[in-house]
Amino acid sequence: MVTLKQLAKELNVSISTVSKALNNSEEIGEETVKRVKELAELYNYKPNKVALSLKQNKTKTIGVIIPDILNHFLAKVLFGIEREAVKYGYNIITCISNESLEQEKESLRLLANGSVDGFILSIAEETQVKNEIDHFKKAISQGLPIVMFDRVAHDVLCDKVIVDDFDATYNATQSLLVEKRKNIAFISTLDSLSVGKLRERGYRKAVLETNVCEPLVLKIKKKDDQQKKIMSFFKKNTTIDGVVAADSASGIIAINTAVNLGMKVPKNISVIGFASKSDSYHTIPKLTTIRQHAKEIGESAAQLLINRLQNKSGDIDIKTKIVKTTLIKSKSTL
Amino acid sequence: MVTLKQLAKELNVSISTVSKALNNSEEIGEETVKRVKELAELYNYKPNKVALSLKQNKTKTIGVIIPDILNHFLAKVLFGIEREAVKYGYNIITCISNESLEQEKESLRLLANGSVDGFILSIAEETQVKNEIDHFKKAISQGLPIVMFDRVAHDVLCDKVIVDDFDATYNATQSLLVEKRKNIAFISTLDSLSVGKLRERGYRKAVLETNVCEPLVLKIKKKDDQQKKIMSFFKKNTTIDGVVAADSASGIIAINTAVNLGMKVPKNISVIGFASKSDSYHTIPKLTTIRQHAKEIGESAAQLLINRLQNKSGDIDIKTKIVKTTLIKSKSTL
DNA sequence: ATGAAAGCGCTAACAT
DNA sequence: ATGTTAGCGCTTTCAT
Repeated sequence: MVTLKQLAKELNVSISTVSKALNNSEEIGEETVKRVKELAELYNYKPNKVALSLKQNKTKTIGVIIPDILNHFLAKVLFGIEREAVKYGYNIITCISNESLEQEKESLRLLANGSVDGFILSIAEETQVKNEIDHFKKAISQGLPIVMFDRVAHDVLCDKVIVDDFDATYNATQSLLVEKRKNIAFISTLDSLSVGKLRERGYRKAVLETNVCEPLVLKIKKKDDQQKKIMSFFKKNTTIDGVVAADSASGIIAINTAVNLGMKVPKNISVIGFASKSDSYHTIPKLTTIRQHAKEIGESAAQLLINRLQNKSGDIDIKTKIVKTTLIKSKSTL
Repeated sequence: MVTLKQLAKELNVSISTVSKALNNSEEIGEETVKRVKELAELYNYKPNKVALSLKQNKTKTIGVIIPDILNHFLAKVLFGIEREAVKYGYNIITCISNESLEQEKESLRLLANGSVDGFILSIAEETQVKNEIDHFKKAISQGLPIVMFDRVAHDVLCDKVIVDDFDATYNATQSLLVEKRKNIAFISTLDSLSVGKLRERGYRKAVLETNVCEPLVLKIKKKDDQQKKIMSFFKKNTTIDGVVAADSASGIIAINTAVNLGMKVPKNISVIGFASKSDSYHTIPKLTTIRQHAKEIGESAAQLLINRLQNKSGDIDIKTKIVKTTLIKSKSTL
């Protein structure tokens, strides 16, 4: 990479002249500006990012820590963050915690050395289970703002972007009740997460408000064979006529299993799942889905952080943004 | 963040003494080292990454440019890259080209200002279609090594990690021929990509080597409704008894469509698709898949780049690593 | 209109 | 054993 120094030498002027010329300072003579810019162009000069960061004490880089990059929802949020960040000239450094508290801590620690101006993150499963939050507080106290999304720690004072998980399953369940479904089951792989608990509660509330329908919940663990679990669940509970799935795979597998067992979807059984558009194509009939607007969540998170970073006074109020889910009716419900 | 300067002041010693003490230099007295380390610990001192980067003229950061973060395969490669990079103390800055040449160029341009030590990337679709490679060559000539994976430009001299796409579909098709399938179709959404072309050729070769089976190819465009296309393809070609799908969604949809049309899988029709383990659970019966070992591809790419970055002499030979696919037999084939 | 110098945080060669 | 200095690339204040 060419430096100001090299340009200055070649042009027989001082470094500061070159710098000023390139920054369109009024101080520098027209002719000089022209010469400088031409040579800079020729050599494809670009100001060294690292030097600028050091000088200005900010990196224009955001640290993003996500639990699992293979989770479609989280990947899509990351996409939204990236899109929004780029707009404002920010880069993102991505770290994957792998749902591990230790790795989450380590990522936070490693980036809290001037590598980034702030963090956007979703909390690892282990962290939520153990309810540890000191590492977040520490980062914030060091002047590195955090924006949490989806899986958040309410005891940490920072901006947050969350989904109306409770309402989402409450409404989804109600829409099945409207279809006169009498035996609506709830299937979830997310029992250990805050969002999973909220989704179950939304379902339970809707069911318990009626007196025609009892809660029926299937919880699937990471290590279980999801297909087998759902298959035997269906075989044991033959009267199920509705399913609300808390994750995308469960909804898809539920439809395929129902079809496989000779049930008609949605004639005999309706299924609603949390899923993206592309996933909803994985079944015939197509899955009715609760869309979380993942990209928008990412964009909002980025906006909140950038806003805070660029706010000189630094004392803007803490915000929690709720991104409402949408129930997209497709062919797996009436 | 605390700096050496602040520590030095508080301890009434010079900055370099503090620096040396913290770096366990032999020069500094035992007692002093102890005092310095204690204060550093107390204040949670961490060397400023930006200053180190400037000083050492390397950032220990890798720029990763991927076309689509929502593509499961690419996300998994990214995962592999991240895992390997972290091991060697590297961070990754992720940029998403969105399959756009312009965005790919821009990402390369923006990071080629000292932000990263090198690149790992997979080429955007538009770039492959237009066959532009100047931006890659430019980066390399500026001293920023590139490692390409999956979608590569053979005319660019750099390390590469690729999949044996041709062999993968050749072998998959052959395994269907061994099952005595007589009408094997090939379904692809990847026609514009180098990998898509290779996969089709592998299929064609296997089919043309027999005289019992004619090539039958369905190409699906981005804007098409994949489900409808496959449905009408099956309805038009009722004798199909085998499918090789070049992408993960097509394989899944093919099974569901076949089942929906009353065919027995794998009794009447066998299906093989490129897919990950988690995707293969989206069908009943489970999909027989060609695994690309995405994580391993990412790890290899990271290794190649880091190797090159840490190789002082800088003149190691260019390597192309081929990661062999594996055909994982499941329940959608005999 | 141009240049010199300081300083961002750090390391390391070179004094003392 | 400790300190001084220079320098990484850049911006900016303060001379000239």
